[in-house]
Amino acid sequence: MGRGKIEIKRIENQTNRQVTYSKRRNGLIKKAQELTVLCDAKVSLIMLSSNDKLHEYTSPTTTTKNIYDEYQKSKDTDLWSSHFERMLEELKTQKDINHRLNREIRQRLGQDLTGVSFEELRRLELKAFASKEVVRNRKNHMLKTSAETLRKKNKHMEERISNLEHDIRAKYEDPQYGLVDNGGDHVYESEMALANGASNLYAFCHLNLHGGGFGSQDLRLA
Amino acid sequence: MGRGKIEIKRIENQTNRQVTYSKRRNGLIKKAQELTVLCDAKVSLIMLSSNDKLHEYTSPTTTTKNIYDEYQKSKDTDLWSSHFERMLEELKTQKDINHRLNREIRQRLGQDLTGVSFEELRRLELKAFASKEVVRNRKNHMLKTSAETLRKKNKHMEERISNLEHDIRAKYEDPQYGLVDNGGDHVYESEMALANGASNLYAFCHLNLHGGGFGSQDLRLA
DNA sequence: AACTATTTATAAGA
DNA sequence: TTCTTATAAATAGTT
Repeated sequence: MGRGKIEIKRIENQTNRQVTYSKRRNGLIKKAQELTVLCDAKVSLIMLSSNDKLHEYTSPTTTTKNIYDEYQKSKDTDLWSSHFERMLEELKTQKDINHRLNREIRQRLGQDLTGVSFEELRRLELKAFASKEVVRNRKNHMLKTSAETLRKKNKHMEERISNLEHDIRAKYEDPQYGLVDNGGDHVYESEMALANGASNLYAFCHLNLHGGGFGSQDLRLA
Repeated sequence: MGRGKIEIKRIENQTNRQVTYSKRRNGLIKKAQELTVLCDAKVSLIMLSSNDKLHEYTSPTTTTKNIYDEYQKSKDTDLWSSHFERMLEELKTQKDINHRLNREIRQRLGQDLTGVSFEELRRLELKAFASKEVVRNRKNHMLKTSAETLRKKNKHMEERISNLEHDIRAKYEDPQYGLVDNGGDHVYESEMALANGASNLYAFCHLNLHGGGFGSQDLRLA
């Protein structure tokens, strides 16, 4: 739909690509808007250009987070779990390669030693070692990083938990916060208190994220 | 772009709306694909029809999670924070309505009592009370739920932390796991161990989510 | 950024 | 749903 027909393949000219991106991005956003209005749909559209500029459209009836929640619900899978599973997949692939190389070496060493020159043998061995190294380094790095981060995080979380516990206890004990049911005549005051306490509850929101079992539903207004 | 021009407004006929949704949804996905290929872009498109059917397109070069990470990075805001802020907004709105109603009552009571029938007065009062109730209930429910969930979660997390600590300590102390640098000749064994220990590290992933400061980068393979 | 000749998307009808 | 087709809309190449 233009002066000429184009093939759908990467535009190699950088300037041209940028221009086309800009034009089509707007087209896409317009279409998304129209879909939203015409069909009463909810849409989340996020685009990253090849130079990592981000543009988005989210239908006004919803939020990005909302759509993200729906997405996870519909997929019945946590985006993070699939992330981790991909890491395991990658590791498994490396392991298989490693396996194959080891078997190759064993075979050569065992049954065809006469047919292999010393040099060739040495090369094979080096190759196998390098492969092992790659796997080992990856694995070690991952476990080390995990362990270190975990220790930091534990400390961090413990502090946060005790702060929050203290905070929540205060809220429970202070009738000003309206948690103790007093017949409900402190609407204004407690709301102000809530607004002032926002940063603490905000911290709670962070903690509550994907902590297993307790989903986002917990915090929705009933 | 069809037999006739249409106004961009909600299609009231349900069947028609569904048909249009289906057609335009496909159009949008096609355009998103073309943008991906032509411009080497990354795209995440999630659509929810008015009857909550979900359709999506994600460019093959990336994952939905990835794009949402980028989104959060670029917005320099946590999706959850905006969620919470929206809740505060809503509460504020309720508070304002409440305020206005209260003032209306005060005025009526004070300066125009004669012009108001008893019945009318009673209706106003009830209306104001109901409004107050709504705000109060929402707030109470929110705080109570928060507090309860937090307590449950604390317990949950403490257990998990101690499990993980134990786990990681074991990994550190057991040379089989390759964390202690022994020259790297236990590739197979330690990988098996990793695979078997997946569920624990998986749990770690969950804990590590948005817990403040330690992002997803931590776990990526180097 | 604009301008158009074309291609594409799609509204309505079958 | 799927197809057809007249027409509206998007956009590739150009200025």
